[in-house]
Amino acid sequence: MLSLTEENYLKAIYHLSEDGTKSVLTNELAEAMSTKAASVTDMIKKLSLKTLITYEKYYGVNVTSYGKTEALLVIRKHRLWETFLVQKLGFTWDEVHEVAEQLEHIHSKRLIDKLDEFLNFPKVDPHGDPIPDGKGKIKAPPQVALDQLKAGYQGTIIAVKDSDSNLLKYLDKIGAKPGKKIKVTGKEEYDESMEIEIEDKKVFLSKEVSKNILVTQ
Amino acid sequence: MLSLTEENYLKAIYHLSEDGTKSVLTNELAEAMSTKAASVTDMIKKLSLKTLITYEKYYGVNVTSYGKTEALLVIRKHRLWETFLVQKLGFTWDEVHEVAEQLEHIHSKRLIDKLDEFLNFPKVDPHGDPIPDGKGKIKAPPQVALDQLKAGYQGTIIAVKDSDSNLLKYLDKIGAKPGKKIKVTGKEEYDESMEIEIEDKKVFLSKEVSKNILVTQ
DNA sequence: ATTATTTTTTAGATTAGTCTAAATTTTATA
DNA sequence: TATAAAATTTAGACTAATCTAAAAAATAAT
Repeated sequence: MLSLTEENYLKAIYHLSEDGTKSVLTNELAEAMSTKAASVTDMIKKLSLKTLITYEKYYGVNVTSYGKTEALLVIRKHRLWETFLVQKLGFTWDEVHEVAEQLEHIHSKRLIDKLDEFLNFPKVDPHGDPIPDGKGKIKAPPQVALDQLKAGYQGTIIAVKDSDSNLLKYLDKIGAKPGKKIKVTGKEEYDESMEIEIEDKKVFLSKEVSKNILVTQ
Repeated sequence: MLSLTEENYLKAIYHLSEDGTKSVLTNELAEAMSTKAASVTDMIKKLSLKTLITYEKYYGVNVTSYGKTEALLVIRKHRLWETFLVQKLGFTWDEVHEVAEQLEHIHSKRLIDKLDEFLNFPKVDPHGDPIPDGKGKIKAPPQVALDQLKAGYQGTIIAVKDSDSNLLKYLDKIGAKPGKKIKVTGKEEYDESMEIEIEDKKVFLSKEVSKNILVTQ
């Protein structure tokens, strides 16, 4: 069984590797985990030994398919708990992250299965992110970050990348929730800011914000 | 903030001291925590320094009123989570203990307040034990262990002491749940076993079992 | 009231996870 | 392509929680 710390490292590696599609460098991981490179090197060795990742000295880390499954099972728990907190306990979507970070480490398959059932087998969490199944499999709908698109694009918000509370509060204010229709009405080449239309309201978005909004392709 | 281990020791001390009314010896605590006396001595020093307990070398440990409050706040979380698992997720009362042992260490006042509200501010958990309030205060109804009583006694089951899964399954089978009326119809002096009546059924109980059933006085 | 037994504490070691500082390797630059 | 800069790893040390073995104190027994 993985320790709490191992689970957190593995999850971070999975996310930084963009769902296991690219390798992750020591310093990136140190940054993400708010720790030092030396500590990361140590943990990388441990996770390697457990065959959750592969590791070539000085060249970074890749998740194995076993590691991917384990990471997705933690992510499944995280997203189910977030859904519970919002739907059943009345949390707002910007409040749930920290608590879910703790709850995701509770070890009990039965608990998670029961929770899934209690929530009526939700497909996505409150941020629109897909919830992996009990075997650590995920079906991701085709999606792009909003900042990749040009003026004229129309589509629907699928999810929000960052879980920063201030970003989420801001998105709440402008009405940018998963499921909402969106149109790019203008884009400034210089700073890549854009003007969008959402529920007939015009809003300006910096690239900082638009890169965190995932939309249909 | 207390570590998970500190919380577990404190809770064990609180229970062994019978809610803070008597002192606890090193070996008792080692037994309860499934650890060695030497480890207990170390932890006792830590908890002493944090003024959660007082400690006189070779003579045992007493909880301070601060320690009592902290212990009761952990117990509050444990009992609220047990209630959630049974009432909302459909666990049986013999399945909840281990999972609640993990959930009780989640740190979030907001979470516990919301959970309390979601469960409609329950007064007792599925075993009949009272749930402390958000300030770590508890109102215990007057109660005795069943083995203390003699033939002729009549009353109501309030709670069950042990959380052992086999005991709970057995009690389930004979219908001994909190709230049920009970009558002692006979008692054997030699081994202190007794015959009781519960829902018009006669059942034999060894002292082993009867000492774990708490009833009205 | 000594001696034996039990309980508790101390001393020293171990593991997981972290750190700083130094050494090594890779990458960038002149 | 030699050298400077940046990234990474190694070495050694620290803390929390644990352990075993030995020492010390309290209790029980002769």
